[in-house]
Amino acid sequence: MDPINFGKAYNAIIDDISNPYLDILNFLELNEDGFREGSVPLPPVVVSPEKSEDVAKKNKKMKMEGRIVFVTKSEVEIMDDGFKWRKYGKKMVKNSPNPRNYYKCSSGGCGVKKRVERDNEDSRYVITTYDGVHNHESPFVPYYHHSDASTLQPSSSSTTT
DNA sequence: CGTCTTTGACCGGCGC
DNA sequence: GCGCCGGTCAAAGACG
Repeated sequence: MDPINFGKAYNAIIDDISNPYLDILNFLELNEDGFREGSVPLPPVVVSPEKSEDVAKKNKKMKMEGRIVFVTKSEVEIMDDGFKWRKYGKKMVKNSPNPRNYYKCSSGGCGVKKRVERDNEDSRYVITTYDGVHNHESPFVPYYHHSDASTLQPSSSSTTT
């Protein structure tokens, strides 16, 4: 099966992620026509770097520097978002018949984590949670949000495995 | 041979 | 203190 390529839309959202005052939830919905971008008012999901310290003091479990939740309507949960992830765990959660997968960014020094699971009630949806902000660009950089990208090529075909 | 998955073990927090 | 629960580790294997 073909991995989904978030591509440009994802990078656009990454731009938003770097905004510490982001208060909306971005999502992509995959339908017959392709991806549809959207946003809804955000529940307490994204924590700014400053706020995260406060939160961390109150709740050590939430020491993330930013948390983004994607809800994607998709058959497969393997999504190529331009970063390289190494799976480090899988768990069955009590409330859901679906397993939860844990990934870590495989770039050294970048401890961004990612959690992927299916909606426990509507398994057509994949919930992807990103914890943290990358301290580096995408290793593949298939799309660019900087203007000097003209010299680069979207990596012939797909190096994205 | 290096890299990444798989999988059970392990661990810390929390409620009882 | 004990057991549940969610998150992580790490050894072994798969895979290129």
